[in-house]
Amino acid sequence: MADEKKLTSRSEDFSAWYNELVQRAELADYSPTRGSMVIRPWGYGIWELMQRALDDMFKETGHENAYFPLLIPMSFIEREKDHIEGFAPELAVVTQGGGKELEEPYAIRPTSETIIYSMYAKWVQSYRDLPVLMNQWANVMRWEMRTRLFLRTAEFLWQEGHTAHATADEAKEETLLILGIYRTFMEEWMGMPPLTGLKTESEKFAGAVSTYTLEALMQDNKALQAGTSHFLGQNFARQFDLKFQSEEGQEEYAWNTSWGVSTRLVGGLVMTHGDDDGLVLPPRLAPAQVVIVPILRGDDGPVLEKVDEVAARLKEAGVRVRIDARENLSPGAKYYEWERKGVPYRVEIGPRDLEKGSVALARRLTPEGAKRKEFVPEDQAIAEMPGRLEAFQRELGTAALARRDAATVRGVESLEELEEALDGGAGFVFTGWNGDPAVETMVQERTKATPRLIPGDEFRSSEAPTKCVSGEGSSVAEVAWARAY
RNA sequence: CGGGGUGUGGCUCAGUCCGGUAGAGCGCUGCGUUCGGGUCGCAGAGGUCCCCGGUUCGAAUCCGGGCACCCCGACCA
Repeated sequence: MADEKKLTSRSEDFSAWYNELVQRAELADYSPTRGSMVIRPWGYGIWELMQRALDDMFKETGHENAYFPLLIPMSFIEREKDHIEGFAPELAVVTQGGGKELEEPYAIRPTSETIIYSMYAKWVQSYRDLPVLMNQWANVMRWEMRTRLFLRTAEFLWQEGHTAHATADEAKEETLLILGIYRTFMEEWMGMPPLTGLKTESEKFAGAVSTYTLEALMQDNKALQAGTSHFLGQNFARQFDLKFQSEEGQEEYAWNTSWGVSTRLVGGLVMTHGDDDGLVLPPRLAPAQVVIVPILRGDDGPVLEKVDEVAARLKEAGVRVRIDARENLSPGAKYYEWERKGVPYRVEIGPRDLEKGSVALARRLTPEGAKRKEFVPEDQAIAEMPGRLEAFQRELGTAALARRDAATVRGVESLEELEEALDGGAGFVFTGWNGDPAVETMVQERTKATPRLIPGDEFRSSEAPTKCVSGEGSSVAEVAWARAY
């Protein structure tokens, strides 16, 4: 049997590596409920840090949290035609309550546009009531045929923002504001730089006028849709009678947006930074940024005292610290465990350090050519820790960006070339597109790649493509293709 | 829903072909030892062998039926 202590390597089997890592880093586990997972404290701790960062950004831009029901009357879901068409196959429906058949079945929310805009309709009368800027943190359910921990489960956690505006322009602006917030979060907190842009018609949200997406590249060069922000136009407002009286006294339908990111981001984090030893956490999202391992022998009192003192001083410096003083494990066993869990820095304190007034520092990722451990005077280690964590954070983001750019191929002009690039290990491949959905199908059938997005200004190629990748017709939009999760 | 595979201590699995007292490693508990990269020793706990039926003196093993899960494909935050 293979060495059970080691993970399957990424190069050997990326998918097995991911599954093993998620379980062995104690992020999540399979549950008795088919398709649903248990998020364990270490994984939930990461999610909580994500929530906090995002929630702060939403609040700073004027959004408030609220909570709407888990169960949505079926008739609501059915009201918007594209919406029900898109979601029907993945609905879970409650037909009984209190032992009796219900008069009207309820859908377990796959998303909450319908129930939320029906309530907005009640609350909004005048342009003075707009905009409405709400967000909810909630669980949703989409019945999936095949599930993977964090990446696709039947039930998942997310936030869904829902806004209503007096004008189309204002709603569009909101959609882009959120896109920017998501991007900042992914870059600066997760160190996972996404491409941003528009979804094609066939890939957009069921019921939206347009969908902006953030697509990140994983280490296996597959793309992950990491977040979406939708301009809903008046589609839902019309169906739910969300009207207001304008400044001019006209009755008008409001303009909506909705946007969300989910616990899928945790999976993205794993696949962006993890290595063959386990998880690697960007410090800003690490439930513990530093773990302190005491080296015990004989008279442990002074060592443990020093450990407590160093922990207190690090906390004071704003560092999240955990002490691992378990007696039944050797220090080495603890090192492996915390490395598997992705803690950015480890501090070791033993009798020798007490004598010298130093501590041993080990970084989760050792720079090329550097020693695995450095012995640093205690005061210096504490003083430097916040800066070291920041540097680690930046390094992860820079490396991820470099990987993405190295895996990006532009200017591809034919199907052959596209297929060749993808098979040659490319991530995102940019081509021209004539706007015909048939080309999307053709490309997917041939290469397994889908159009991830029509790149926004910043990600467009410097020279706009002229030909469609299909060889038929001229290009009306550039598309970034990738095989995706 | 098609194609393939697997169900045996908590986990990973051997045993099944060829029926005869249910095993190993890891983990767990206790005691001791060790502790600067997965300590070591001794003692111990832990099993409806997926379920139902059949064959047999006797079934984890053979036969019939069912269920569950995993992998690969068609749908997807």
